[in-house]
Amino acid sequence: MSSPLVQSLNPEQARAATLPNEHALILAGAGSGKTRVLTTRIAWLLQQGHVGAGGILAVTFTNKAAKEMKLRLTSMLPVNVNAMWIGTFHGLCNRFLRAHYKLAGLPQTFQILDTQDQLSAVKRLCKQFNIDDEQYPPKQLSWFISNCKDDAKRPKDVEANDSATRKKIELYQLYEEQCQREGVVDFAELMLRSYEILRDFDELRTHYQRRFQHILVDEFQDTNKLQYAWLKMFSGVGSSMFAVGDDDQSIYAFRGARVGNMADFVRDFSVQHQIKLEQNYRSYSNILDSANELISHNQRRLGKNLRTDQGAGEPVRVFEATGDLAEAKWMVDEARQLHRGGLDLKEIAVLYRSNAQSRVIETALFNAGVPYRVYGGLRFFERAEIKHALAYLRLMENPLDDTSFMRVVNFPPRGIGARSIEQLQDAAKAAGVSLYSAVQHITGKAGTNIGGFVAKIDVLREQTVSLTLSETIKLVLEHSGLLEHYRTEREGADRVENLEELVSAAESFVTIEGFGKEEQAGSDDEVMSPLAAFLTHAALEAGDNMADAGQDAVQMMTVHASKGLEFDAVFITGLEEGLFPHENSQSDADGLEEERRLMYVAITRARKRLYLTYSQTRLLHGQTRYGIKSRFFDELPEACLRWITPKNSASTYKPQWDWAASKKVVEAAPSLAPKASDVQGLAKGMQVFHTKFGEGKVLSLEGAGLDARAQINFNRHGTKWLALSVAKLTVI
DNA sequence: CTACCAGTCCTTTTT
DNA sequence: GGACTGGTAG
Repeated sequence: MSSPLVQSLNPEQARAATLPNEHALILAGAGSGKTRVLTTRIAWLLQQGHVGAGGILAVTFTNKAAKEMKLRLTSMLPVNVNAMWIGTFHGLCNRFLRAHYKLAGLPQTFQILDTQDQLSAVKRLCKQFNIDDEQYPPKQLSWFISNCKDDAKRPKDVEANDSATRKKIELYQLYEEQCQREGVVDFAELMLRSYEILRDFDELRTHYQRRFQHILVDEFQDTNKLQYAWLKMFSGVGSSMFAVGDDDQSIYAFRGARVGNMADFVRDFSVQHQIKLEQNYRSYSNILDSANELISHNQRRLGKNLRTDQGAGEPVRVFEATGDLAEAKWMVDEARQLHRGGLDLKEIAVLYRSNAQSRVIETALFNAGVPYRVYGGLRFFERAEIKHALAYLRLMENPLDDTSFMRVVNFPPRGIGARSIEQLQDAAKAAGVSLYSAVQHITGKAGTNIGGFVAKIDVLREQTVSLTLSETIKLVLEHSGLLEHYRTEREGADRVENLEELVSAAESFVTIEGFGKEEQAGSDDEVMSPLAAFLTHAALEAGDNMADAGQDAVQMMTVHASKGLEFDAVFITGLEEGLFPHENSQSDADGLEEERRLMYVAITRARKRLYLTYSQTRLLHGQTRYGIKSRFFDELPEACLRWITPKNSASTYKPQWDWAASKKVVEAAPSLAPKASDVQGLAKGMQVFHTKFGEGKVLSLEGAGLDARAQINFNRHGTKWLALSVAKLTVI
């Protein structure tokens, strides 16, 4: 119990981290040290010998959270994180399916469809079966299919009460057949297929249940029905499930998350231990009291009240603007004052309910010359040019992949139009083969054009057979004509740069990550090709979604995107009825409660200073709308607020905070690892330069000699582990 | 076959 | 306001 690991935890946290081997539900409020408890729990279990690394299954929702967990674990214990199953639901399902691809009825190198790919697959299907897309919009169908799967329902399990639903189910069935034929799976399929194998093969299930003695789940409130069922499959007689979550931060009901899983878990597993983490280490009490008061207006809660020792702090500032531009300008002025007062711009966040609001704010920041960074939008592997390049690669790997075929058969344009494609599709349908192989049934001009394309893919496959991954990609970029196409395009410079970046990404994937050990299935089967592994990696980890990391810049994002983050100063903008709470959510009580939780999440992002702003008028959908201030203002404690009128606002008061003096003290994680402080001339904290990744900072070091590795946070490329025997690093 | 223009529809999003 | 789709002209 009195392990040094838990010494720095408060009593609640320590109790949670050192619970006996039984099921437990940890209600972890915002800023209560949730990740810390989760990782300390794992470290403690390992250290006390309750379980070996192989007996740990830890699940998160995002790659970021999984990485963070591994990172913290390595800093606590000298442990091989790869022996544990730590990852996202989807990442682990992929690992599982690669290991059991035969049972799953999949080709070993099955490829993964992201949301975009899924939609185009559905569109193609609809076209093929002449579906009226007025009556059955592909987006809706795609959504319907995913929802069914998230509910663990195959076409035969879906209830059909009307003809429209029957039609949708039929299309769902056809979609499944199409995916199976093409050897691809969508995100939901990864989960559902894994679940079904576990459910249907008793021996396999028993094997995993014996293996995983400790199952730990992060953000449990965000799990959907299927994910919960999946977790149950892994839980056997000897296993303990440790679920961490916060019902007040459940903001993903719209995509199938069931907060009810928390209550179900307590009932289904007869959970004896429920621990509330209510001590908040993030915010001052004016901020926290506001959050508490607001969320108390929700009816359906498990009940929790955050407290802090940090004192009242400053009041929450409320600003009413006359128009959206004025609101943004005031915000910018305020942010600049904070910055002049010593606060880093990256410690300032501007939050909004919907993406459409970001434009005005961006304009204001841009005009004022304040650097900013917008989260959200297209990520690296989702960019069109990258998807095009990947489509070539996927097609080389798997010619059955009609989605990829369609994406690039005429890109760059090579004179293959709708007519030729139609001919090809008909031929493919008639012969019951893929588009790729149907080309031999096509004659005439269309036949020669498409034949040329197919031949090109075949040549590429042969040419690259003995090349490394990055050489392969380089060659494909050239010979596909993609690079050439973007080089001649007026606005193509960025795209060319991204394509070159893809080569670097492949290089670091192979040499540094040892091409994704995690994605490598198991020991018993053949090893995947680096290309196949890279394509999987690209699908499961879409990459960074913010432009220009590293620069000190104001952080702009939706409230959803802000979950899990924290900032010294936070602006919550557009607090008007219809916007926040959003009009589409106001009609039903559940929707409104979710909006309130969303507001709760937004408020609890702030450490020291919180601004709430709204505007009398706003340009929305090209029209001026007159807004009423959000009902949430009536649900906040008046004593914590300070109303600022437009007149005496920005000019009359100065920031009272001494930002420089109150720099956050970074608490060191308790470490049992030997202090690897000086490996090959490197030390923690050093600034280094890498020929490919540019400048970065050494976060940690491990190993020695040829095995020595350094973890480096690069300004432009994020955190990476580099093998020092390979990497070209210079200390700067 | 491609390029351009008009009409439509607007939450939130990770994998 | 703007992204995306569908139709039509070249």
